[in-house]
Amino acid sequence: MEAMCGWPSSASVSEDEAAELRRGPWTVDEDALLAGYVAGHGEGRWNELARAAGLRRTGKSCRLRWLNYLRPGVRRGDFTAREQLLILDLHFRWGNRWSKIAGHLPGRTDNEVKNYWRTRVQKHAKQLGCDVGSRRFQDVMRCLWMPRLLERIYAESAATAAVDVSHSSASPPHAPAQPAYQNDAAPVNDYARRAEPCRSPNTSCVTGSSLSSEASPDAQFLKSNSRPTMASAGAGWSTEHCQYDSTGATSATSGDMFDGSWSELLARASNDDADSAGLPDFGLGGNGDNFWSLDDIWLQQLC
DNA sequence: AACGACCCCAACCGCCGTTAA
DNA sequence: GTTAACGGCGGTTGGGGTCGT
Repeated sequence: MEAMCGWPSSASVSEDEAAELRRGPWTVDEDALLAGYVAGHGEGRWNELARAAGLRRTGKSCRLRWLNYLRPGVRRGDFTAREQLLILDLHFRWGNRWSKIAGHLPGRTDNEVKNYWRTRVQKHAKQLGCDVGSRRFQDVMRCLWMPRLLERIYAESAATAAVDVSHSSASPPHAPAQPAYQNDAAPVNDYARRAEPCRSPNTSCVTGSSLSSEASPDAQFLKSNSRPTMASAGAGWSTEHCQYDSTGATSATSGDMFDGSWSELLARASNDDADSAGLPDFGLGGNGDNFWSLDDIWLQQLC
C-alpha cells in the first residue's frame, strides 16, 4: 500500500511534491511523526505542518488523520445506546449535519457518526424496503427503535444504580453537572420505563403532529403511550412539536427547538438524576447494536 | 480450504466559506 | 474587489475483514 500518487486538489504543492505525496492507510511511523509534531507545535496550518514534519502527505490528509484518529480523547468502538439515541434524535432535527451531531457526542467524530448512519441505519431502512428519509422509516425509528434504546439505557442504569447502592459507603462525591449532551448519566427513574414501544409497525404515522382525531387505533395507542412519556420527563412534550419537512429532517413548530425531543428527554433525565445515583459514563457502555436490532423488533412486531 | 458476497470504516474527493494579501 | 490558500464539511470509495456456501 505504498503507492505514490499526486493529489491534484492539494493546493500549494508543486508537481514534484505532488508526485511524492503518499496516499492510503497511514503507517505507525507516520502516526508517530504527526502526533509528535502536533504535540510540540499544536494543531492548524496543516499544509505547513505536513512539510515541516516531513510527512509526505497533504495538509488535508494530516488534519483528517489527526482529528479522526490521533487526537486525544477520540473514542473508538461501538456506539453506546445513549449515543445511538442521540444520533437518531439529532439527525431527525438536523439531517446530515454530521459535524454538528458529532459535536454532541464527546470523543466521536463526524466520520464515525456518518459511517454509523450509513452502515447501520440505512441498512435497516433498506431491509424494510423504504428510504431512510421516508416517513415510514422515521416512524419506525421514533416509535420502535428509540423507545427501545431508552429502555435499554434505563435497564443499564438501573443495574448500575443497584450496584452503586450496594457500595454506597464507598461512593465518591458526585461530579458537577456537565452540559446536557455531554453528560451521559442515565435516567434511573421511570422515564425510560414509561417509554413504551409502539405496538404496531404498520401505522403510517406515529408522530404527535400527525395524529389526528381520526387516527387509527394503532395511532391512538401510540399517541396515548408516547405523550405521557414525554410529559413525565418534564420535557414539555407537545403533539404539535415535530413535523417532518421534505428533506426528512424535523423542525420545531413551537417553542424551544429542543422541546420534547428524545435527546432532551435523555439529557433531562440524566440531569435530574445526576445527584441521586452513581451513573455510568459514556465509556462504560461498550454496546454494539447487537443488544437490540431493528431486525429483532421488526420480527417481534410482526409475530 | 477456497471462493464469492457482503459489510464496515478509514481515507479520499469535491465543494464551499473564510481570510489574508 | 479579486484571488489564492486554507480549513471544514458531507458524499463517496476502496480495501480488508467476515460470513456463508
